[in-house]
Amino acid sequence: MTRQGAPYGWQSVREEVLRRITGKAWLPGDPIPNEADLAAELGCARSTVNRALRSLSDDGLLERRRKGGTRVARHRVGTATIRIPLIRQEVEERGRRHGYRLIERSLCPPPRKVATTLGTATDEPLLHVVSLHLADGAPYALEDRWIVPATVPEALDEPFDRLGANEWLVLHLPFTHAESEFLAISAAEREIAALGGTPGDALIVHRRATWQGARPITFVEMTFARGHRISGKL
Amino acid sequence: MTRQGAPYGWQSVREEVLRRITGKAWLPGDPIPNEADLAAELGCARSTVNRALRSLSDDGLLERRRKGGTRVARHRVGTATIRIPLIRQEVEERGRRHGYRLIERSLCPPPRKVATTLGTATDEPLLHVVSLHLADGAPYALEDRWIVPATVPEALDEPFDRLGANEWLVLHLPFTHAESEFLAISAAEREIAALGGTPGDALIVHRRATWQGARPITFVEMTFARGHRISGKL
DNA sequence: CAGTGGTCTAGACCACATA
DNA sequence: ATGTGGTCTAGACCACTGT
Repeated sequence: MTRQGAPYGWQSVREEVLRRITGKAWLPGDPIPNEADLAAELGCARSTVNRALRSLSDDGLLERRRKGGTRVARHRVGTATIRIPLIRQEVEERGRRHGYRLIERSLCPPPRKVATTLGTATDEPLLHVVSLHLADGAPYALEDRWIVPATVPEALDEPFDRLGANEWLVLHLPFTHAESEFLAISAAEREIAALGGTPGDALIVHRRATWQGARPITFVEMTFARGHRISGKL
Repeated sequence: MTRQGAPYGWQSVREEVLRRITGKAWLPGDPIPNEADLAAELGCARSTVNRALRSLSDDGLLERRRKGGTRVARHRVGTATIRIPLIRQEVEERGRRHGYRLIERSLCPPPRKVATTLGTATDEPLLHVVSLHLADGAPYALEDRWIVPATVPEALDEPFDRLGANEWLVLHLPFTHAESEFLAISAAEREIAALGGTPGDALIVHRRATWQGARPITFVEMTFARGHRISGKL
């Protein structure tokens, strides 16, 4: 009645529910049986069903409400999950050799946009580190980073001439929360000087700010060389 | 011993562990106590601790291995989670009025790139629907979509002249898996004709393919008007 | 109010990777 | 061989919310 010779466990409950959705036994908007009934039908404990349904709910395929019960999601709101690895990892995963070059390192007040995003005072000096990442010797991405010394005082002692700020931060200070933004820009002098290419090239940019608890760590803008694509799943 | 007046439950265990990480009691790479010990220390069941640690592990803050135990992640690999709402929702959430205009609807074999991504035969005709989304009457995004009739035969009967393919699909066929890709392009004739702007404008593009189980549903390329930003969290 | 999901518990067995 | 996380169970209480 349940499944053929499938492995037991919450995963198989998940698969069974998925099968009923894709098989159109349960349509978008339809209520599905409650946990207790499903558990009885499938011959397992309610907590096992709960685990499976919670998993599907996390993935946006089910909508659950106390007392209201569980329904097949009407509007499957997609979420693209994009890995943000270290640039070095990313380059090496593509089978290329990673290079790094420090362009600038200074302590100065950031543009207002950076300060407001991080929530620091506009006149508080931040550590500004600009660097270039290479793949097989060719420009790969321009990293423009602001680090908050109040949160990461040790950064002031780092030269960042060999080890990128990218990696140094990740080794020293795990973040708990981040905000990301992707946009396209037209290459101007600054980008061409670092990345090559010609004026007007369309480049994809990834801006990110990270926090540890309530304390801002860093704001970074990665500008990738022409033709770069950022991919994600689910 | 545990927490002040904090609410009990796995969330508070999660917070306590987070506190020890951010408070540098546990450094990146450090092993943390096993579930049984933590449960004893915090005065709760092991499964509660398990729930909390699994949550932190899902978020990439902990690394867990059977027998190896649990450690604070050395390289916090970030993942940006980007909501992909319906365009209409997205526009209305920004407090603007959504408009829709069908540009083209035909049945023909897709470019090879589309067929290989979806895994359909290169000579299998797909439903091609091109449309424009407006916000307060101004061009917002150009939608270029290929729908697989073998999976969604009902789509052949839809005119898509009032209701966007975007919404129609989501109402009729929940997907189980998707792949996304973001890139930047330089506006050419086609984009300018639909979105306005001037040649060479940098535009951000979102390509997405979705499946239901093993069956391909659709491939879509959304090209956003100049200045658009796509944002995500965590 | 009553029914649903959300969670906790105590105990158990197992898969797995490491020592 | 052994300790760890992964999971299942049966039962219980609670929080929320629709009726």
